[in-house]
Amino acid sequence: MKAAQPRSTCPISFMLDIFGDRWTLLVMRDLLLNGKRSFSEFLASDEGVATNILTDRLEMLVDRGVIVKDVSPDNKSKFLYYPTARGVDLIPVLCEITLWAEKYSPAGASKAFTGPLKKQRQQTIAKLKKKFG
Amino acid sequence: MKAAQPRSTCPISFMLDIFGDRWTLLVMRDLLLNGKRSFSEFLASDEGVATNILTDRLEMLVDRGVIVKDVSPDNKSKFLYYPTARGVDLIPVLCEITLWAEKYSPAGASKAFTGPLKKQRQQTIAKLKKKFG
DNA sequence: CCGGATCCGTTTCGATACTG
DNA sequence: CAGTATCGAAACGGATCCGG
Repeated sequence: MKAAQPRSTCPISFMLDIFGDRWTLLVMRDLLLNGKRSFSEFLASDEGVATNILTDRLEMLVDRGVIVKDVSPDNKSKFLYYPTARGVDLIPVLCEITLWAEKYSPAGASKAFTGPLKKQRQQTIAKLKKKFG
Repeated sequence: MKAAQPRSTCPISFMLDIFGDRWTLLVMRDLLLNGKRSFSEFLASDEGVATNILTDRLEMLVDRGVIVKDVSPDNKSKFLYYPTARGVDLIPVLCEITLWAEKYSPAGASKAFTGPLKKQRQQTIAKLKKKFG
């Protein structure tokens, strides 16, 4: 399957591919907030993405310059994905989404993460970003 | 058409209905940042949503308690949509998304909006929220 | 006019099974 | 481990119709 193409010519179509798609959003969450790196790690998330969908979204994100794909240093048939600078810049967005979800989701969210974020927003985001420096 | 149901049982499925759907996100952008209120205004956006899709998403957002639907004071056969408290709380998220889009989208974004936002983030968000107080 | 509802052809998604 | 192939299900868009 080919990577999804933008479905609109408006200036923000670029953005809708990421924030207007469930699976893309989950991949970025796992990559940026949960420290996941490999295909199998993304696949293991509770939301249960299908393999072809995951392949498609990763390809699209590479295409958009949001992540890069590298061969694992210790296993030649394993790939690792890393955020680019524009990928790292999504961290504040994901943090805001998480805070909103924690506030209103009936099931709540991980207080271990949102606790520090609420108290020291800028510092917590900076710390997250630093991981990818 | 019935309103879309959550496609996952994870605690954040609630959030994915909004940030994981292209049309929902566009409706909230128009409602919160562009001051749109009515069906026909949402329909007129550049992205070109179909009437049945718009109906479905508005219904879903009402269902989730993110917006409310009211009869227009000056036209009994016209409806207006307003954000609830949890809808207003999406403003920071949309602002972050917009800032990111402006930074990286090839076509850029409206400087009139992102200019003040970059310089005085909290104040600009507070001002936007105040509109719905 | 406004806000939908409904039908329908087409596209896209996504779960599963299978493969390099 | 990291994907492809297949195929049924769902979403989409467009047009059209309807009630107020």
